[in-house]
Amino acid sequence: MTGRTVRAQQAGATRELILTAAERLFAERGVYAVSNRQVSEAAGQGNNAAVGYHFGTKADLVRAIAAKHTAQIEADRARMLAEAGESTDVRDWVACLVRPVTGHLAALRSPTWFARFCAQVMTDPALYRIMVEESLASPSVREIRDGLNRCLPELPADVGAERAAMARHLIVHTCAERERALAENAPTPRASWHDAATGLIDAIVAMWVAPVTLELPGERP
Amino acid sequence: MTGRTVRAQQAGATRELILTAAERLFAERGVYAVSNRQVSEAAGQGNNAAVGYHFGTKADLVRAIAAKHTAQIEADRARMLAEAGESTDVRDWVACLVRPVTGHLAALRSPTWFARFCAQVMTDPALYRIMVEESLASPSVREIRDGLNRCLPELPADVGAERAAMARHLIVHTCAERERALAENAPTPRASWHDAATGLIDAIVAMWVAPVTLELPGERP
DNA sequence: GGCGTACTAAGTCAAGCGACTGACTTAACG
DNA sequence: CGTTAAGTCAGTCGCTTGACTTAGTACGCC
Repeated sequence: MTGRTVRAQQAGATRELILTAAERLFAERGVYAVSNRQVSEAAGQGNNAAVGYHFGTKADLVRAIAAKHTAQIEADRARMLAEAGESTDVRDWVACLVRPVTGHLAALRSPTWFARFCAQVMTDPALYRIMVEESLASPSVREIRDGLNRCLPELPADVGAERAAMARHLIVHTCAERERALAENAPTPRASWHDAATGLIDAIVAMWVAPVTLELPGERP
Repeated sequence: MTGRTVRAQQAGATRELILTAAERLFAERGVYAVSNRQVSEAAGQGNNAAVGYHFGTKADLVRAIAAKHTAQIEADRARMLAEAGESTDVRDWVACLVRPVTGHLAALRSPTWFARFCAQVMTDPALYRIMVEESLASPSVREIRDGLNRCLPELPADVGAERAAMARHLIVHTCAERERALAENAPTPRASWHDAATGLIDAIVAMWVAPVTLELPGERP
């Protein structure tokens, strides 16, 4: 499996061209507001069915875009997780959740589109399952959940699940908002992705260790 | 302005029919995956252009749906805000942010669709501006921001803005996720909207009062 | 060196879209 | 009572969509 053939290289290049064109258009105009034709055109393909040929349906294309990025993020996270080891500091685990994402966005050449793409896919009733399969079911995220549970053994399991979901929402949509602001040359609360991650980690750590107000049964208004 | 004319009542009823049908379809299938024709049909209108007649474009329809709900939420919030008065407890202000939303969702007859609808609109590049105009620019939200700033005078303005956005993301998407789980008969971390609000408030209060890690300039990796 | 295969190009197709039109019904008003 | 206009209905228009078909091209393999 060296450089394969010239053939496969060209095909792979076309695939990549479609992937990046789709990512940009999806982020800027919305996944469902962009047709496969427009993607093919933007990727410089004469054939209006290029997307169909290389990927299949639009859902498959979305999955491919997600997979491309999450693979890199996962690798980063695994490396960071190995360093963290068996920490008992909540902040270390939360950092493993946040920093690989912001680091990936920082590494991509600005402007980026992936965060906005993710935010859209995560909220779409037809597509969010794809994102869940593609990224959330990763072993490293489970490992982080376990690490956090070890840090906070007295936290009820339900509240833990609730806060994990909150952390996910926070990361995805805060990054998307920052990315959008960058794309529009609007001011951002933080100067860099690194600083934005610090702000996210501050918030998520506090959220995770927050005291749990117990519900008195039968006080429903 | 009593009952107006019979004519206007019928027209208003049709409008309402379209509004609720659209809200349901948008939440379940996605705003852009549903055509105006399908909305008209679902609303029991023979004319495929009923939406166009009563509302105009799809964006106008989205705005009307948002306005219908935010009006009620705003009224609730204003009432709650009057009670809170000049509190110096962060929790009181956060409650004013959260409880009117969850209360509104609880008051609607289950199943509800508004939370999922909001989450989609807020993440769509073409529609989120509508939602911002329609709800975020409300005077009561500004008032809450001011109240929180008075509680936390030493919090940098940038971080305050950042955390306000985070609170918004948390409320919208946590409610949407709970609503989706309810619609699918999936388990939810909390038994009721009231309890879910308590969990949200716990998290948002902690996030807002979290210590701010100061950024050392030039430590970018 | 020629054949087969993987890829791209170009064009076609029915279906569905938003927008528009004109006819019909009926409340509203002088 | 007769006119007016708001609201509904049924149908048409041009256009775009995803899916499909066919033709062309050039690499890889033997």
